[in-house]
Amino acid sequence: MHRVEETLLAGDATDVAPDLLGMYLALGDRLVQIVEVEAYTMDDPASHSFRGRTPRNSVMFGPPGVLYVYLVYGIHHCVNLVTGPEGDGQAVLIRGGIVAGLARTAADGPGKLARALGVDLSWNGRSAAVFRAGRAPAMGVIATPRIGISRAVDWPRRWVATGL
DNA sequence: CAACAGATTCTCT
DNA sequence: GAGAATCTGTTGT
Repeated sequence: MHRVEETLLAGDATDVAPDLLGMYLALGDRLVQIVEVEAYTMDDPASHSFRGRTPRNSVMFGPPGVLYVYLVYGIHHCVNLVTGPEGDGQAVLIRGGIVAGLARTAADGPGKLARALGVDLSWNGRSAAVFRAGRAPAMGVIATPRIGISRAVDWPRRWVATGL
């Protein structure tokens, strides 16, 4: 298992997102294998960066490899990984994963994943550590329709890993 | 300053 | 399948 270079995260979110599947994210003392992701870019009406830079989404316009954490519905936190060239407003939402030592259902949604990892708003802007282990032979990748949003729902920007 | 929609999840039905 | 919990950024008065 070795750390992923930051240059790898500087690619477009739509390219980086599926590549992140099967990789590991080290947050604090927890390790999570990424199973479900979704890419968000400035041209996406469902993206926080769509209407330009605001105090909340400013991290999305910073350098790649940084965490963008926000609160949705006043209750749940969502964890994103900033990607793309600095200033491009791109990020990959980590929608689901497998947390070492926890049940597989503990992080099977964006909000649940943040909770399982103990991530809250104070993590916004911190740089993330992404690791890659040997490729899982049985892993497959499928693209699926987006859910939980109301705009541009059909855009093929959500990916799920199978066989993990 | 007030109103409102929202990258969700859980609890019923 | 529908509704509540709960708060922030954005937009309109």
